[in-house]
Amino acid sequence: MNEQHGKKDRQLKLVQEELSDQELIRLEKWRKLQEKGLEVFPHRAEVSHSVFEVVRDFSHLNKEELEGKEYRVKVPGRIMTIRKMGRATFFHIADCRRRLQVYLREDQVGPENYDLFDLFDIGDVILVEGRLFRTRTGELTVLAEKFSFLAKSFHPLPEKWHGLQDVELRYRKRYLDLIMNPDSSETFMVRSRIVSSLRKFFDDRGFLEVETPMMQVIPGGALARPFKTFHNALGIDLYLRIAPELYLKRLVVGGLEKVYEINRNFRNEGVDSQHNPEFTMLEFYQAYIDYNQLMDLTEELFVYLAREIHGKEEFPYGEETISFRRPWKRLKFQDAVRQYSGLAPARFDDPKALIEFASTLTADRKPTTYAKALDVIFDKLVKEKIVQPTFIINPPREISPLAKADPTRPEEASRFELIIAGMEIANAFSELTDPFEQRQRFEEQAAMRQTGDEESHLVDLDYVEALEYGLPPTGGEGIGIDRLTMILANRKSIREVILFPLLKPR
RNA sequence: GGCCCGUUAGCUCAACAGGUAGAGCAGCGGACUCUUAAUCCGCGGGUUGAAGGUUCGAGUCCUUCACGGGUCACCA
Repeated sequence: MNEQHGKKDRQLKLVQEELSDQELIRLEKWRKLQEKGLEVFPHRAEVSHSVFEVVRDFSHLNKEELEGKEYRVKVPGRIMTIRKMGRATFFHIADCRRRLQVYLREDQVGPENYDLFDLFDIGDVILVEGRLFRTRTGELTVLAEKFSFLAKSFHPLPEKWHGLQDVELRYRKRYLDLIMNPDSSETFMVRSRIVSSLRKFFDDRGFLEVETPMMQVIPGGALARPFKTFHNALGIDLYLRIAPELYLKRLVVGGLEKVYEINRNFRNEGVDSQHNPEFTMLEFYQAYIDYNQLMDLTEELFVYLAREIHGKEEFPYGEETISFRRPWKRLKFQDAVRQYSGLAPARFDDPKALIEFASTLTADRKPTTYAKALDVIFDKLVKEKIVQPTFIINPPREISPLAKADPTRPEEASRFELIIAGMEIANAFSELTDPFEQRQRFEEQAAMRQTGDEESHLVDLDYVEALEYGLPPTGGEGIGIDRLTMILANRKSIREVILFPLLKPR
């Protein structure tokens, strides 16, 4: 950089073309700071505590204890409020978790420095150095001796009392949401703790964390429409993965008996309060176990998470109280549909009547088979009625092309879906390991695709070949991290648990 | 993609039946050395999401569009 060309000649131009009076005033303040030669955007800061750490480490000390021993701090934070009273000023600085009051007195810092504070605005990031005391009302406060810029804010912050309410702005400018709304920051801290707890849970049990392709030649492992892209050098179409499943099972073939992956999946489908085109999935596979053991492991995992996040197994979700207390309800898929669909038994048992009924529930997904009809009814009528964690077991084999069939009822899959608060949170099964049967299932799916079913699985012979080398009995499960976070952080929209949810560009 | 709702000052919100666009916070000026949604006095701030239309007159009614929320469809 050319220093000669630097500060003074720099254009005072913000991204927004039209500036409000407040923004013009802030630019003017910045110009004055330049004239005074003050560093507004320093390279580093000598910090002793964060705001959170000050509050955490000193809140237990009373007035006398604080004044008896001199506790000095150098703490960074964003100015959130200013209360000026002539020759003294109170203001709060904040990090993403806590606020800390600062007391600035002219007789402490000198008239010149005190007047300098007029060039500081709400929103500026500053460093305050001073000693801790308690005010008359008992609030832990820094008596400032020095203060300096860490960054100037050229735009006014949203209103201090109501925060940032505009939902669209909260998603588009998430940083403002995080600055203004502690609940939102808290949600993302919960999310982070969930992910690290998941890693700890699986690491402690000897699982290996792996990464498998996000760009795939044949998008498999789930029934969904993929995003398509193109590799220039190779001249081939590639697809963003809809699931990592088939690669993870290849690893189990390779002898990695316990593997998991936490990463993004991409599905080219609609966007709503439970769906974002990119979402985070945990998938894990363990050799030698079946889906019954997976249910036990799942209960164990979720109880662990609830304890990590809430300290107990019950917690609120909207109007409901969710309980992870074991054992969880296990309900056969067919029985769930029978119970909750409100359908008379005679019609339920008559495939034609059932298909007809299911057809009335959906516009462009007309079921053609008994199994698909059950699936539609489950999605439309049943799922939303299940609030407490419930394993819906043994759905039709036909809609489970990668799962083993039940040994005694071949029309059913050795599979479960976990429903909580009306949402599908996990999906798991005893993996289909027989290469001949897998190939046949793929071909059945291909036949369905021929008849126009876009949701059918593509044939992946490379995967079948892997099975031909021998996949031991394996249980595999996928858990939707975004939805799990919704449940544990008490959020009703998936956009509230994804930092930057997909929005149309403005 | 369909339907319903929303979009007004930097932010949070008002504006009756179509009749001069307001308030609080924030900002600016002033008073104030324990305030905390500080207080008190004064001041500035708007192409009412965009474009058309109806009307003497549109934030308000109509049409189209954009973005968002809800819901249905698809999906997890």
